[in-house]
Amino acid sequence: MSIYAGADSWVPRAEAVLTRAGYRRGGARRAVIELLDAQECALTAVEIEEALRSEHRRVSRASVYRILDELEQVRLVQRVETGQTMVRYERVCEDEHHHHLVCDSCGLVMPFSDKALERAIETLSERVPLAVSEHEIVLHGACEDCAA
Amino acid sequence: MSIYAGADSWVPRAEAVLTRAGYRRGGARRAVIELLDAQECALTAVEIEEALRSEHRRVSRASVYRILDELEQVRLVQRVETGQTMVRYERVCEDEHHHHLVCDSCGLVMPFSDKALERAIETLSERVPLAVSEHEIVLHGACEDCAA
DNA sequence: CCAAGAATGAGACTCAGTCTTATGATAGGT
DNA sequence: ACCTATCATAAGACTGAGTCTCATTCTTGG
Repeated sequence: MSIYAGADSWVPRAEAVLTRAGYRRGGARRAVIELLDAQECALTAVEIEEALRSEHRRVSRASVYRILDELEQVRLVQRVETGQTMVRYERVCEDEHHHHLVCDSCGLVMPFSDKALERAIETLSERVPLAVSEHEIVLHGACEDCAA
Repeated sequence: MSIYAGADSWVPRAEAVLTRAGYRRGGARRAVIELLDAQECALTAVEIEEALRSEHRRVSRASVYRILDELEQVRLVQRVETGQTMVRYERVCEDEHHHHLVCDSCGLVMPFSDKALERAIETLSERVPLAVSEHEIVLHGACEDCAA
């Protein structure tokens, strides 16, 4: 989370989107939103629960999952399937679309982005028997430490 | 499974690869291999267990998972993460690389392939801080029936 | 044919994710 | 500012995909 976070950062946008969608406010959702905003990359639901507990803002497991579902519905959060048993979640920023590299050896997850890849997917989406709404690419392999 | 299945089909190749890797033969693994060879697209472990039971070749759950892991180790099978709670598995054919479209409304899974996309990923794999071993792309959206 | 040890089955077990229900908080109407 | 309908949350029981253990069965090299 930027220390200069202003009206255009993710937290206020999230609040606005939720209000517009008819949600009321609540402490648990607020805590989850602020935590997600402070992350560099995707977290699992369990990691979120533990992180909040460790900063004395305990949120029940059911609430974590419900809140993540709600945020996903309104496209404030996206799921990341890393093939690591637990699904990961991260905030969606309109100006910062990225995908993920997963090290199958140590579990490290890193973001990446590539314009040629985006173009290929856009073109492809037109020619396929599916109204594509989401795409999410995960490349598996060995990170620099593990490959060495 | 082609009715003309010959020495170059997937089943014999699988047997050869497994033998070379030091595995013995066994009825359960044989049953799983033959079932996977007969599929058009990816199955879940539970679907595999049920399909085998319905054709009177009951294989225990532990064996299904162990066998799928073994087959994945030697690259005879690949996991497909569709974001549908259960992981899917399908045979890997050297000459038939494809990806998947998932309908988030009805759960339909369809294969597709695209050369421009493959090229983009190949190029990209060179420039990324990961020794890429696998890539698996899932596009989410609404299928023609559900979009209508 | 005979071990040595791999393959399998059966079922207990784990734990991420879901569901239920009682309680607490929010916001529009007064 | 208060009321109250109703949404948000906590707590914890519950579900089920996937794992683990271990006794038994099958393969295969010698």
